[in-house]
Amino acid sequence: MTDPENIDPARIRERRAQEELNIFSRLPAVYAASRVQGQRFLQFGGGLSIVEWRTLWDLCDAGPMTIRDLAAIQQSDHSLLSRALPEMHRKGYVTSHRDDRDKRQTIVEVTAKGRAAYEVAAPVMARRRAALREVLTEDEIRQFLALLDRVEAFLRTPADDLLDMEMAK
Amino acid sequence: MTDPENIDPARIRERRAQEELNIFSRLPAVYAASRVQGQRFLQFGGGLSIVEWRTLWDLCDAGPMTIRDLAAIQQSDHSLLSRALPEMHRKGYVTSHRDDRDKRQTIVEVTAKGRAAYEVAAPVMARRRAALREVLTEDEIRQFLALLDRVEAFLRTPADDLLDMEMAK
DNA sequence: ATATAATGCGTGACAAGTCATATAATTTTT
DNA sequence: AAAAATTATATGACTTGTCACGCATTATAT
Repeated sequence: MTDPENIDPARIRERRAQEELNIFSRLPAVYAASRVQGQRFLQFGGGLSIVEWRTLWDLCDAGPMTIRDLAAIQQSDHSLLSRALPEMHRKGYVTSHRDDRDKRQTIVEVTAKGRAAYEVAAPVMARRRAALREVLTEDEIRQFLALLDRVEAFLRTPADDLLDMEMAK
Repeated sequence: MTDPENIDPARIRERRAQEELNIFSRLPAVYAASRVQGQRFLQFGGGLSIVEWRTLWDLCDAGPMTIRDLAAIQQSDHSLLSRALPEMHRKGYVTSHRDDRDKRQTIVEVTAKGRAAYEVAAPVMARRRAALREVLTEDEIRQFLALLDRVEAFLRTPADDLLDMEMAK
């Protein structure tokens, strides 16, 4: 620590530009933007949380199912649902009961009130998807999804495997 | 609520398949996978947290800067850094001091110890990026980034604007 | 010159994720 | 049939991210 180096705006700008080309740096920001926008839309659609919206959508669309099914569809940890469901229950959006055949499972069902909440949010969220299709063509969306599949496959490869692979060369 | 509807595995599978084509549903899972993989790599690279890694990388690469600069590069809220920096300070990775010319700003600088931690993590993280380039060609990465730019631009459009736009048609 | 606005940062409160671990119920082994 | 493994869920602890608000400090207007 001799002379405190000075701030160099040009280097900082350069670093910023570089990070914009780094997929790993972009994903957090893109996801955060998506989450915030989703929350805003949901505000207009009755004030559901994201987890609540996803859950009502799944239940209204595919009928009753277990917590595990919900987590699988939402590609998220079941604990998110374990925590969200009591509140949804309290709000009267869902009912749940233990499965008779397999008493480990909890079967979740949407109520009339839950379906009503879904029906307020659904058109707003549908407009969101429609708006995206005005910005990206069907084909571009397909392209994006195809690349996303491959990026996701990479991201789900365990770190050890990737490091070993590199070492082996 | 007459007869409790039964679970229909086919409908659930269908719902799942449908959600795989929904960009808004995919992003959380893809980002989560990225975060977890990043954390695993960092475990191999000395045990930094993601925020710590990003911050050390920025400082080592572009020299001292303010908290605001760091947040801008990382495209995240300054509060994340406000919270992470005291711990990094305690660990001896960074020093910080108020700017003399503008006493609102805090200038953050990396220490020798911080640079050492960076140098342990950097090759591991470089291998991660190299591994991605083995799965996606340069051109595919460019394509993905180009689409990501447009998706992000969409996601940053305020919900009101998008809803108004739809109404106006 | 002084009131007003904007900026930088810290902090509290929250959402959405993860993982690890515990418990009860079911399956599989032996 | 009893022991061992697996599965479904709940829960605690943690990280990454957001927003809103308050307090200094700086910049802008009148």
